[in-house]
Amino acid sequence: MPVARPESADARIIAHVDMDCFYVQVEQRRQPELRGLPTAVVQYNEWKGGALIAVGYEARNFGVNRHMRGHEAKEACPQINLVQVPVARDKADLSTYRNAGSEVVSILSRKGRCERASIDEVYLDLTDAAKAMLAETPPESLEAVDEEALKSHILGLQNENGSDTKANVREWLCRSDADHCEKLLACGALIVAELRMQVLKETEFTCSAGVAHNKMLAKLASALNKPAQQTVVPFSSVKGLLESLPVKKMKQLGGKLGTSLQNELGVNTVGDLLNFSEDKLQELYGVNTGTWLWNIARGISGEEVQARLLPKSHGSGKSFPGPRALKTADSVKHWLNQLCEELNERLCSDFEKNRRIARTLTLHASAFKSSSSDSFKKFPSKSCPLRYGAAKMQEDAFNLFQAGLREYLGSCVVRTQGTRYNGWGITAISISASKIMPILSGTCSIMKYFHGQDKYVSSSKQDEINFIQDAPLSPSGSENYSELNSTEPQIEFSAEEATIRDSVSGFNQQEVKTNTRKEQNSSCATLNEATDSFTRETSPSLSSGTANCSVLNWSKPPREVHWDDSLDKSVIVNLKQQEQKRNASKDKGKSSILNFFKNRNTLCSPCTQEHNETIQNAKASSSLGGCCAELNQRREAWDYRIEDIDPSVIDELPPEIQKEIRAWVRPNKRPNQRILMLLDFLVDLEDPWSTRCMKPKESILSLT
DNA sequence: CTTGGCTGTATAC
DNA sequence: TGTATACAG
Repeated sequence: MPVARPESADARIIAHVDMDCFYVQVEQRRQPELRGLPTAVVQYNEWKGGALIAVGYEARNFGVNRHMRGHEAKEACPQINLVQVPVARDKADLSTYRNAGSEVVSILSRKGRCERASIDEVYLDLTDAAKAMLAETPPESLEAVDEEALKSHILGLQNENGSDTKANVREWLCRSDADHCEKLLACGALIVAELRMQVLKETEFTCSAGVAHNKMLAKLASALNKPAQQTVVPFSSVKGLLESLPVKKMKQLGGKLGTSLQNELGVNTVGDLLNFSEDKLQELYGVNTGTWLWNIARGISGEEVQARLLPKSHGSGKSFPGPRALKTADSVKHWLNQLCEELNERLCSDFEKNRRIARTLTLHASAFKSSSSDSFKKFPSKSCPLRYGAAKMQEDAFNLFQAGLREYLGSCVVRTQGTRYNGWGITAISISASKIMPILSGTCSIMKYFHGQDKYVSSSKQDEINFIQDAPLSPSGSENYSELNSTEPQIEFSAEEATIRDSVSGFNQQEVKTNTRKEQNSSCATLNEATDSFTRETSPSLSSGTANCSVLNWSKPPREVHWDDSLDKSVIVNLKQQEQKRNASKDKGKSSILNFFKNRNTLCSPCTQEHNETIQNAKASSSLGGCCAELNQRREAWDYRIEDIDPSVIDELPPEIQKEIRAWVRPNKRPNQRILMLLDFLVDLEDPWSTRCMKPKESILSLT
């Protein structure tokens, strides 16, 4: 439900940029011969020519719209070009479009805070940029105004259809007697025009934009003049814009709330809402929603543009409508395997490009059961800690499914095994990865600090952006932002072979231990799973089937990982030599800090030799897959015993780092979750059975 | 049985 | 925290 927020006192300049029929443009860029021709993108679907998910403007002129099927579109426009969405693993694969969206974001984020609102939309907060422009090169001082800016639509500006529209727009943009707010809007319009031109030049995509004083109005405006145009909303025209606007057109009112306004209150336009007092609306819809409605009727919305260039979750799903419903555990497993492969791939890519890891895996499904009674029941969502590696994710996902199915079927006596009809069907499954967080941004700062004090910049606020800048890992990748804000310094990691060797050997020790424990107690795979991952419960596992082992309790006990467990001794690696080498080269000033870091490895187990095999593998796989090398470089980042930190040392660190370390050291507080997750992630990564980041032929198995 | 398919965000309890 | 639901493109 919408939440009311007070509008900030200062006028802001907000833009909403919306790509024009984005999927179609992506396909037209890939197949330039389609440019200018009526085109639509259809989802892989044999039935009636597939469902249209994007329609180009040439096709719209023939009356083709997004709710048609391929056949209908052909009827309305026989010469239409229908392009199929890419398919991978027998399901639609939108990565082409996601990556294209990232290209656009990387451009649009250059001039101010940028929020990626969907695959093809962003919000920009251009307040600072507009103020700067007004101070330095105000529009009124320009002798030539950009053509793209002159094509702006200024809401409420007279003579829009007159013969000399551009002259009017130029005058509005450059008025010296305009009030401050409107001058800032004019600057915003110039900036957005420039950004849109850059998008076109660098990506070949056109987009439309709205420029206003808040997100709500900017979003409304961007849709008013499409394609490839922009619309400005001065304060003075807000009332006129809203009063005749159908409520359903407002974001958040396209669903039940909007319907309720129409049906219960007879409110058809946003202007109609003005007839209701705030109290009345609160009484009808609750305090939050009531206030929100009262505000939006007046064009008020204090919602901030969030600095977020990357998605908060990744998901992969598929539906199985009607007769295609999945009716056996085997078929469910098959599709879960496909979905997990895709998800794992995307998570790996997210890690490589953005240095983020996801913590939670969630399974959603829709089901029906023929055995009557409570067939209305919904299939419950289930989640568990996420383990990287397709094989592990597949195992976890299937266990989640079985747990959900058991609950869904309840007391119904139906079989869940075998290949015969079981009395139930699955009509949709999806898995998603959430709680995605950057790995140790604070430690990033620390590394920055030690890798070059002169380059250190104090900037722990914008985690994500710094993070991206910290790690220009795949320069050619389209979904990273390392090129952003390139004025910021970047770290130089010196990839030391020895680091890779030693850290890998540390992992191998853990592995050996794990295997031993497994052999010792093979009667209960679940418990083994749970214990061999550092005394905490990890993977959901119902496969062993016994009552004791099938409990899905992983969410309950917080991870019982302690820094003095065998964990850090066996997993955390010995970097003494490298560290000393590094320290020797950097040991100028900073004595006490460096002493601390120099001495911190004394408890680590020595590097033994039996792991050469793994070393080879890791080298091979890191050169092939890329991820492992990354992590090995980074591993030194968490190679500390937190409780060994001498408090006096902390004072010497920059404030941001102090903050982070104090959080770790705080008594009675578990180590930073991100550290635990990173450990987790790294250990999973070293599992030779994992298919993660390795194509089959390159897998460790084939290398040994 | 389903109600367009897939992906993503936000909010409430 | 995990789960359910609504909404959007």
